[in-house]
Parts: sequence; structure tokens; C-alpha cells
Amino acid sequence: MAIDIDGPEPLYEQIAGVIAARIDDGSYQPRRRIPAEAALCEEFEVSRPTVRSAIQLLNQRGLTRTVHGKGTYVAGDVNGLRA
Amino acid sequence: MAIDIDGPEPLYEQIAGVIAARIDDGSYQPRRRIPAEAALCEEFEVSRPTVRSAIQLLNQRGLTRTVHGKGTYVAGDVNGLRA
DNA sequence: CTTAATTTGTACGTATGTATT
DNA sequence: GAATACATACGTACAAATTAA
Repeated sequence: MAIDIDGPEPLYEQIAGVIAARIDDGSYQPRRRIPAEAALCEEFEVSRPTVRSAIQLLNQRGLTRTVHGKGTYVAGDVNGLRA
Repeated sequence: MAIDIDGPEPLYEQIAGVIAARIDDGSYQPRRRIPAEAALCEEFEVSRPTVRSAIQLLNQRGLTRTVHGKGTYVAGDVNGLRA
């Protein structure tokens, strides 16, 4: 799954999609931390605000949870209702 | 209600609070447009990203609704469930 | 229909503050 | 105190939707 800089879908949505897919397929496991914002910036070659927008989407959708000073964690359940 | 640049509460939260208060007291009426982002930037003397963060909060809370190319509108109901 | 003006959307880069380890 | 990581905020540029001329 690559990022299409020219496509109609915003970068932050595409990135959120890639991360969501990794959660789905187990690359990023429940209750574990996903890579730091800086690392995601490097991987996707985008700015930090763009990575943060992607993470914000994931948090809103309940797939992840961000903790100040620690990191962003994959939600710890299958139903998206509990930690 | 003034903005406290030094207080612990983020600017965007303070601004969202001021706008919410204006919705409450009727200064901004249901289904009517609130001032454009640029106007709010001038009034509160903050950057556009900060104003947008404030509006995003209001949208998330259901107090307003933003339409691309048009503006941000006060929710048209009392229950926050319909437009 | 084309153009311009207004307004919101996306994205960049940067600086500084705060929380955790 | 230092290193790591997220939070807030600035300024800027250009794209896209809406409306009016």
C-alpha cells in the first residue's frame, strides 16, 4: 500500500488507512505502541502535522489512543469500546 | 471573556469557549454563519491553525457545522442531533 | 461560460512547551 | 539533568468549493 501524492484522497487519510491496515493485519498489535510521529514522518515522507492529522483520525475512530509523552497505542480490544 | 495567553488552557480551547458562550447567549444564532476564520484570527489575534482547532472542537461537540467554501454554521437545533 | 472574490481544506516547515522515561 | 515523544502555536502557500460579477 503506497501513498499517492497526486490522488484525490488527502495524504493524512491515506496514511491513516495504511496504519489501520497494519492494525487489521496484526503488524501493529493491540495495546502496543505504534512508531513515533517522527518515525512515521520519515517513512511516509510527510511533515509532522500531516502525521498528526492521520493519528487524530485513528484516535477519533477508536483504533488508537495517544498518551502525552509516551506514544500512540493500538486499542486493546476487538470491539473498539474498551482499553 | 478574554483570552489568557499565559494561562494553562490552550488558546484554541479558550477561543472555542468564547464562541460557545456566544452561541449560548444568542450572539451567534442557530443556523446562522459565524464569522470567517480570517475574521476570528483578527479578533483573537491568533493564527488560522489555532482558530481552526477551536472550530474543530466546536464541530466535534456538535455546536457547529463547517461547510467547505461556505463557512461554519451554528447547529440548527437544541438537541444537537439534526441540522 | 469565464472570471474573480470569499471561505474552507490540505500541507509544509519551524519553534517552544509539557509529559514520560 | 538528559533523551524521547507528544502538544500547542506560529506563519505560509496553494487547492477546492461556493457565490457573485
